[in-house]
Amino acid sequence: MVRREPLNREKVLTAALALAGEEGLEGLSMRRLAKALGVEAMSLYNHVANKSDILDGIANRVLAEVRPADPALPWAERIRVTALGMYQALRRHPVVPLSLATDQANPATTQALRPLDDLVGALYEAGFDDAGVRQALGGVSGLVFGSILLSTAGFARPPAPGDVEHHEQWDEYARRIDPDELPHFNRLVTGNRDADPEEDFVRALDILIAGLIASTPSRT
Amino acid sequence: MVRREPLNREKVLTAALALAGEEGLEGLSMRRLAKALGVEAMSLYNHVANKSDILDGIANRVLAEVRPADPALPWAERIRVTALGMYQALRRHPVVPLSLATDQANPATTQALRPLDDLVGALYEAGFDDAGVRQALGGVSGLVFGSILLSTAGFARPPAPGDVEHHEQWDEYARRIDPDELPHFNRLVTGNRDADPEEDFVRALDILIAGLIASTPSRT
DNA sequence: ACCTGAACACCGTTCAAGT
DNA sequence: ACCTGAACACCGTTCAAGT
Repeated sequence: MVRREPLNREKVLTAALALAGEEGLEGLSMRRLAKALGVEAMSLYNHVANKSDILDGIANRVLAEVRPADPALPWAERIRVTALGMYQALRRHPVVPLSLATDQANPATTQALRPLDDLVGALYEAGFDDAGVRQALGGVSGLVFGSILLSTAGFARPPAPGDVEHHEQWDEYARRIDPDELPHFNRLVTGNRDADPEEDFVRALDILIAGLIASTPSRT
Repeated sequence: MVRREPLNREKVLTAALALAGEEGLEGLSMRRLAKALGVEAMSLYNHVANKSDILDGIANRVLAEVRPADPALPWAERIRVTALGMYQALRRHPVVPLSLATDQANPATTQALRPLDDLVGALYEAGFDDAGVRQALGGVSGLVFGSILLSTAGFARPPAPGDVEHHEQWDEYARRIDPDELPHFNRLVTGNRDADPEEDFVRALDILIAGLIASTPSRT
């Protein structure tokens, strides 16, 4: 119970990541975070500027986990590896895509932008011009973030295996859907029990990359 | 100032959509919404169950705006039209993708799911099996939502033309980026001024659809 | 049937005061 | 240098009371 060392920024961020992992973004409040650290809420402001600073710090840490792809790989493979690395890191910590999407975090650091730099480098190497790179980057990053955000939320996505909450939600969909009004969706929902979100993401990513290869300007 | 007719659900939803359009999701509070309607916050509960009910109603209305694609069109074209329709409707009302991503809305109505049903129908027609449809649907819907959420937020996306806020943010990126550490990203940021988010989305969508066509099981 | 005021349990953040 | 208590301006929602 006795605190020898004082708090510091890193400890705050670690506790924030843990709390967000348990309670989600809406459960991550300055007051609850302080309580988890055995301190009053106002003490946190000695180590971070405000809540956005915490979310920036978290996003930064998580994006820094993404291992850079081997530069010797062909560009399409580098995109695959980097996008998957982003997906995995962000999916381990869904607070991050959520706080980025809601504009509560905005980590403009080298570490955080490194994975994007890798994607951009691969796309330039593929032969796209500035506009093409911007569009293709929007496609890849949009797919990564959209897949995570939709699979974290309940809308329009199959459940993860063992994820009871999502499973129930999917079942409720199946119950509420009028098969006459939504015949195809009904077929999909009844025919799809356990699915692995990451496997589904990789499949969608491979489809996008196949399209990128087909759109490469330099191909004959 | 004198209110003749009493409030009703539709009026509440209309006002909520307008308020969210002006102030964003974080500006849409029960108290502010009530004030905009010239009423006390607690009156709203006579017409909607709670805030989630409002967000469901909003999402429902906006998704119902998506016009169904002509069933006579080839499957790839139907996907293109429907996905673009979703993008346009959701982009006019960014509260909707935001409240879906944060799980505050969950509209499981026929109207809201109709566009997804169209996508699923087109994918079955293309020849995908259940898993393939689920994966391809995840790709298309992930791209739609991710593109909107990233373009609405400031992270990793070029600014819309005339969108001062984003423009400034992009400029700040350009200022803060270390060209030696993020050479490719730096090249992209300095070489990209005005871009149209919708045009970029369509381009990314076409790339994904090209990949879908190439992945179709029934092709020779 | 519809609206309201007071209240409860929360937020992020500031500021003056403590050690 | 770090922590705290009280306060301010907010939230969503409940409940009893008004018309």
